[in-house]
Amino acid sequence: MSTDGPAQMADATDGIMVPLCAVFRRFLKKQGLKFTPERALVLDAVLAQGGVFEADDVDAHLRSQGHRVGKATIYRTLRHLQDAGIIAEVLIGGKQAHYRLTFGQPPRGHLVCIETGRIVEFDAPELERLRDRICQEHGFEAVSVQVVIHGISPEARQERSGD
Amino acid sequence: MSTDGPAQMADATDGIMVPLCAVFRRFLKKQGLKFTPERALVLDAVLAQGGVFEADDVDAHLRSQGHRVGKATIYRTLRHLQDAGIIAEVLIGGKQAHYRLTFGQPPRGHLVCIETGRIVEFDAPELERLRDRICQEHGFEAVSVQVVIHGISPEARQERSGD
DNA sequence: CTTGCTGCAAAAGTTTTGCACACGT
DNA sequence: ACGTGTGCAAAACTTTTGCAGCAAG
Repeated sequence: MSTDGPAQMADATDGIMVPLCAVFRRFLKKQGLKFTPERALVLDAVLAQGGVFEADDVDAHLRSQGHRVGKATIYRTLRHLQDAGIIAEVLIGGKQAHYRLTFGQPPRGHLVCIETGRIVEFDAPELERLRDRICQEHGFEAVSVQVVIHGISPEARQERSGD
Repeated sequence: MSTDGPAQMADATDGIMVPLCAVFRRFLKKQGLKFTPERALVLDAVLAQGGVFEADDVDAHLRSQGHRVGKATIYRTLRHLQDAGIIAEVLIGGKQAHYRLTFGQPPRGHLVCIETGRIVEFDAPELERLRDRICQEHGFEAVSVQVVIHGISPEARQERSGD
């Protein structure tokens, strides 16, 4: 995967895996929905992704584990995970949707290399202040904030000079 | 149009219209490309949009003026305008691309109502500092920054209570 | 048992591309 | 004249939906 996190969490995920599953079950029950094996598999695949991922990454991960879940089911489950507040869309551009695990995490910004596509996540605590200030000024009720910086990574710059 | 600007520019555009046209011509010439009537029309339509717009808005504007420019040409021209630094993509989500005029403008943030789709632009000077700090920390060369806040507008909140 | 779920294939919707012909420079 | 541009229709892609059979609660 092409994402670096500020606080590396190789398998720190294991720690929240069980609670997340519980959170998801609770959410589904509350909505009168069912907890199926496919949904569990998708959640597993999502947790296995470190950082930003897209629907296809989930599909690829599942296949690599020998599981086969229809793409429609993957899309449907990603939407539920979003509704449950477990993942959120990250707007970095491109034609496919990108997501990241957000459960219990603070807002994070993303630095994207326009040449290589590499994504670096960074913490930007000041975002919460900005969000609150702007929302107050306009009478909005905030739901999310995101910052994306597009630029050229050191590696890309290097390759560029070596053309 | 569904966009409010901080510094309202009803037709402040007139002031930069001529230079922008010149900027575009210069850009095209430098790239060995041609300045055609269709490209001029698309640029006009872009300038007529206040705030955030999408390809279809440009198409609609052109039609409303009695002009007929193929959609392929609109898309191709928008890309050139992007390359020329006249417009830039705004990542607010949804399946179609959104743009805004950026020529000579400072970075601006966007507040988007998730219920009505209304977009409010706001100035956030601190973004430049954040951008520079993060890029320096990671050795990136910055190309753009953007902040998007999703939330619920006062109007939407009102309608919601009146259900 | 009742309701929701899955997988497949078809549908949708935006953006891109191939082509034959037309037009700036 | 040469090299691009234009419009149209088809292609590409991601995401959504309809449906028939299947399964969780």
